[in-house]
Order: sequence, then structure tokens, then C-alpha cells
Amino acid sequence: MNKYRSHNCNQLRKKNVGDKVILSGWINKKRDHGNLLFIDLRDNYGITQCIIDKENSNFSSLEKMQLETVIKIEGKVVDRSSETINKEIDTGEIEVTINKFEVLGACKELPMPVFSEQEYAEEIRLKYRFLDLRRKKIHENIILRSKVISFIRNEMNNLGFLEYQTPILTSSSPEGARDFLVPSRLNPGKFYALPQAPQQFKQLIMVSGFDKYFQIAPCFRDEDARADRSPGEFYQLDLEMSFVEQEDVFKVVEILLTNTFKKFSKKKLMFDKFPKISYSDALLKYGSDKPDLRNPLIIRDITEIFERKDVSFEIFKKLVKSGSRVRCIVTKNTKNKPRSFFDGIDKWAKDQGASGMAYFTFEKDNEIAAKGPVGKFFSEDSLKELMKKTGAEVGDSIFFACNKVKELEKITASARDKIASELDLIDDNSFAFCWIVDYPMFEENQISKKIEFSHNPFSMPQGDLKKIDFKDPLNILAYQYDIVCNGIELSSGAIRNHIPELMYELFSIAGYDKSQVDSKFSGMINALSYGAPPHGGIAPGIDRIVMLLANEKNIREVTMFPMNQNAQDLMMNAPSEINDNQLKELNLTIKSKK
RNA sequence: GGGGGUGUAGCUCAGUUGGUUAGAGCGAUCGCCUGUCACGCGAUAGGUCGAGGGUUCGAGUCCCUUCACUCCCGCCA
Repeated sequence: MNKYRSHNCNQLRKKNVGDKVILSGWINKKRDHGNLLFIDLRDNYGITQCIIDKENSNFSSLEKMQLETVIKIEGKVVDRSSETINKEIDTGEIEVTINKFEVLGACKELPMPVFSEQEYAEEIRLKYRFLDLRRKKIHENIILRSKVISFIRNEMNNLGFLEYQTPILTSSSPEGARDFLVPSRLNPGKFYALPQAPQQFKQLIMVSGFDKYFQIAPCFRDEDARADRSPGEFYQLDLEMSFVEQEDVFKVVEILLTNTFKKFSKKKLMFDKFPKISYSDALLKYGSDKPDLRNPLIIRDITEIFERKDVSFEIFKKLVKSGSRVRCIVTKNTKNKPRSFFDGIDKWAKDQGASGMAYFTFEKDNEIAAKGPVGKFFSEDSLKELMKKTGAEVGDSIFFACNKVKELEKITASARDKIASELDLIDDNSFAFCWIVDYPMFEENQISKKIEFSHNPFSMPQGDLKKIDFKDPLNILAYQYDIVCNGIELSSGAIRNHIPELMYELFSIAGYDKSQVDSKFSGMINALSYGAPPHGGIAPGIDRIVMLLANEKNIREVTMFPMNQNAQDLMMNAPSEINDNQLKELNLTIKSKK
């Protein structure tokens, strides 16, 4: 028998009554009755109630043990009387009477309680992450994460994919996010970059003939954090397949995600077959390329209404003449909502930096009328036309805003979320997946007016490759797709461009000449010239998948050792200063801060 | 880089219109308690009210500056 334990803390049952056992674990909780002491002993597996009374010589020292001390106890399993059974824990029908105990790991006074549902400041949780991780919810989240990853690995293997590792020290790439850089000692003045994703490597794996690749891949991007975005590093289920079309990738991902979400969550999937929404449709109907489809509200363009003579809402009419659009959200049967609801949305929109949201409710007495502060500007005919256009009925309300398309999309998208949450329209018990497809290959930079890759420079343009109009790049669509679940972007992927000449052509539109492409993407562009298979893939974010499954709103709740918002590890004190020798070896000098 | 929120005991928080000695629960320490499972009861210790400056007879409270954490915008092929 192992000297630390004969059983774990979740193993003993009624059938063990009478057994002599050894248990080890943390003191989760003590209940001291003076002459009788209960100790909840906890390990990874569960909790066992241990008990000792004054007759035992160990009583007084055990009584003084600090919570979270690691102890080993020897004792006997005894039955609990029916009134004292604890149904909350698996071992609740028995308890262990302690004969002997030994301290295995002493514990100082705790900076934060472990046994508590209480929420704590992030700072203290991250500094004492090893204590935080002992707490039930997050401990279970991390275990869930492990199980999800292992399940995914297994599924991928079953789907015929093999896992390959790719380098962590690689080269900086000019597109995309800011790189994390690592100075090279052997090559003074030169830097490695940590991969933002193994993008080029996985394509090279396809060129190397491996056909189906996957990896639970660490990715590093030096961008600012958000609740659903760790600073620094995150993990993707990176996958790539040869000789495939877009639909083949979709099929694999739908199988994988459906199986994973069905296995690890009780929430229902809203769609068995994930709907496909084009990028342009998504922006029009949801104002966003990551729509939450649990939300039934749809945005509609009603600009034409403001070009009518019998509409006298002059502020909007004037804006429309100068190129702005008007878009609206209709809410069903909201005529009895209090004025404060409508004004609340308007005020909220103003707080978001928009010029507010106009609104009215469709009413009918003798004729159709618009009730609300701006209702008087609309004729009956114009209201009928509006109802036809939007599907609104008497009793419904309409919220609308006017602005340039980009700003309008932004404000209507958040208004859509805001209104739905005010009206409680979102079913929190479901997952709504969708594909966003047909991304444009390029977009115009709002400030510099330069043409840039809108997503991934390695994507394959759509259509007959011989007929692509490179003179009109903003109209080129790509075989580029995202998968979205409940408004969270889970991943993006593409069918890749495996034709070097086409690649040079596309890069030249984005302002890179041949020699720049050759030097920046040397590995890949070179490889594509030696017989590259058509290929494509995708890379769902593991952290976000686990976040959805664990029903958490913050990615740090599913990350074992996360950094804070300023990309500092408060437990390990990273980043830290390095000594002069290290700097010297790396040929670096630090500019003194002002 | 910008905007919002928060910062008071080891932890979670309360603190009125600016007014005497800044409070509670948990935790810690000590005492009482043989059936609890958030055990109970009593006592004690524990405070640079994030920091600095200002207004005032008087500041946890008002003003300015600044720092930390967090949420959002920018950024994230």
C-alpha cells in the first residue's frame, strides 16, 4: 500500500464501513465542537468527513491545524446515522474516525479563503493562482478543459487527422497582429517571432504531403486583452486538409463541434446544420460579422423611407442626402412598454457615442399612426410602406438610427444586443452556431485609404481564376469563413491560395512587390512552386470553446495560469528585467525611460 | 492611446449633508461547546481609508494629479 493513501477522498462508500484506511488531502473545513472535531478532507476527487474526539491524544493538535494544511490521516470507516447523512457529497453516507495524523504540508495564514463561493479581486486570485485553482468552480473548469482537449484529439484522430508539432521560434510576418519577438544570440540584431498561428507551417505540412493535419497549437499575439481574449497566448485547434473544398472543411468542423458541445454541455444546439450567412448579409442584418443568432432581432435598411416627400423628419433626410443610411430594429408587441424603456435605449445609444436612437410605436385608431416623439413626421402612407418593408405590425415598435454605414452598423449591432437583453429575448440555454462566408479579399483602410487584406492574405479568391478583375479588388470575394457561436467568433479559416503567380498578384494589390513577398514568406512561396496540393483549413479557438461549455464570460476562468490585462503574470513576476550579461549576450541595450 | 467602473482590516463589503474614537461578516488568536456539514456562543488583535497635493476650523466623504485592477473602444491577417 502507498504510504500516503489507501483511497482518495471521493472513494469510500457504505460498503467500506469497518475498513482501516489512510487518506491524504487538504483541510477544507473544520467544525470544532470542543470535544468533537469534524474535518472535511479534500483532494482532487472530492471530500471525506473525518472525525476525532477528545479521547484521542491527537485531538488538541488537530484542532489547531490551519485550513488548507495538507495532512495524512489513518482511521476507520464508520457508518453515519440516518440523520447525519450528507447528500451533498458522494462520501456522505460514511465518515472516517481518525486514529493518527501527520502534517505533510503546513499552511500559513491564507491571503484568500479557498472554501468559499465568494468572488475575489482578480489581482489576488492571479497572485495566488495555486490557491485560487483549488476552489471548486475553477478547478472543475480546468478539468473540463483537459477533457475537452482530450476528446477533441480523439475525435480528430477518428476523422483521420494526425497531430504534428510546429516551431515556437519562427519569423516575424508583416501581416496581422503585433508579434512577440525574441532576440537571437547567435544572430545579433535579428529576432525570432512567436507564431501568431502556425499558418505557414500547416500549409507547408500540406505541401509535404501529409494530407490531414491538426494540432492543439499555442498562438501568440501581442495585442490588448479583452474578457474573451487573453493577452499574449491562446490555443487553437489548428487543422488543415488537402484536396478539399470549403464544404469539406465545414463538414469536419460541424461534426467535431456538434459532438463536442453535445458531450460537454446540457444546452441545446439551435441548429443541427449550421446556417451560412454571407459577410455582407451579416453586416446588414446583424451589423456584425459575429452575430448572436439566439437574438431574433434583425436590422433592416429603411433609407428609402426618408427620401419620400410625405416624411418630414428633416434631420435624417438631410443626412441621407449627404450619403448616410437609416437602419432600424423592430420589436414585436412593445406598445405597452413604459416610456422609460424607449428613452432608456435612446439614452444608452447616446452614451455609446451615437447621436441616439429615434423610435415610435405603430398604433391604429382610425388610421395607422406613429406614437412617439418623432411620430408626427411620418404620414400614414409612409408608415404603411415602412410596415410592409419591415414586417412590423400594429403594436410593434421601431428603433432607428442614421449614420454613415460603418458607424451605423456598429450602433445598430450593439442596439440589437441591448434591446434583446432589455426585452429578455435571448435563450441562454442554447448554442447558436453559424458560418459567416464570402469575406471580401481586400478592404480599404479607413484612414490611409490603402487597399489591405481584409482577413488572411493566403486565402483563395472565389470564381474563375482566369476572369478575376484585379482592377476592382474590393469586389473580389475569398473562400474565407468564420464560425460564430452565440456572438463569439470561434475561428476563422480559408481555402488557401496554392498558386504562386496568383499570390504575387494579390500581394501586389496590397502593396507588396515580388521581392517583398519572396523575403517575407520565403518558406511558403518557395514551397508552393514545387507541386502544392489545393488545401484549406480552419482553427477554432480552444479557450473560447471551453468558455462556452463552462458557461463562463471570462477567458481567465478557463485558463490555468493567465496573465492580467497588462500582460503580467503576477504569480511568476513576468515580464521581468534581465541582467546586463544577458543583454550583452543578446547585443541589446535598454533605452532609459523618461 | 481613449472612455467607464472599482480601490476602506488578511478576504468580502457598509460608511448619511464634510463633524467626536471609521464599522459588519468571514478569516486569525484565546476561551466555552460531543453530531456538525456555511456548526454555535463569547472575547481579543487587526486600518498610511491606493498614493500625492489642495479646499476647509475639520476630509474616507469635496476638488486636482497620479497609481493599480477591471470592462469597453482602438488593436486583434
